[in-house]
Amino acid sequence: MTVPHSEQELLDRAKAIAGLKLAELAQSLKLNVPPDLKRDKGWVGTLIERALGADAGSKPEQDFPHLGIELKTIPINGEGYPLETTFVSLAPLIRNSGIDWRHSHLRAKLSKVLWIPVQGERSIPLGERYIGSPILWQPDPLQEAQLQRDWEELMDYIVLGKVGQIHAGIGEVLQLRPKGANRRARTKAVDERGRIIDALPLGFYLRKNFTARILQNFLQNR
DNA sequence: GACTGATCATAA
DNA sequence: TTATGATCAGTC
Repeated sequence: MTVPHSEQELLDRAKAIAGLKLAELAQSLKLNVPPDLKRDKGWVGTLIERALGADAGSKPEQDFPHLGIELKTIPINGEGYPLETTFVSLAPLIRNSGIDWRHSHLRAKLSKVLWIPVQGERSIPLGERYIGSPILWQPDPLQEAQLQRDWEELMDYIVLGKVGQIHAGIGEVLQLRPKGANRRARTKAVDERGRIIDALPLGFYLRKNFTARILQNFLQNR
């Protein structure tokens, strides 16, 4: 699949795959459906990326940089409520003094997101899960303010060397949680005296209450 | 049953 | 190791 040249083309493609089962889309792309997601946690996301023409690979950018759009699949239950939080980006634990909200990686990634809801209940076989209608979203002023508040609070912990005090309970719509291979994963951080230390890599995640509102607002406005 | 810490695969 | 894509699963 080639890259979409406009926002409309991307949206059209996303609408075209809405209503398909994952197995149907996978077959059209000649991809095998794994038995479940236990060892293929990113499979749905990668499948949708390919279907929409995002160039695969791991670049620290949006999925469609020329369109300024980030692609996110989100697993939902029968009521359309998110089953999982949404990973956004790794948290910068060092060399972070001076970055403010407006220049943050997180804000850039969330400036425009194409959400693809996908049935995610484990009782439904992976291939039988349906792809939902796409939602092209930009944070409204309230949402942006909430994100900024949480981001600033969480970044304060990091900048002040309080990485060890961080836990998932901090933040109203955002949270910091481990993001690594396992608990032994290590990256550099700073302690309260400014010394470099080894620490668990952390990532920013959107809480379900936040993404649920995005999905709900879409339903109301359609 | 929800939540938080832990985990899985792959590329560069 | 960092970055991409995320979901798993034990504990409360």
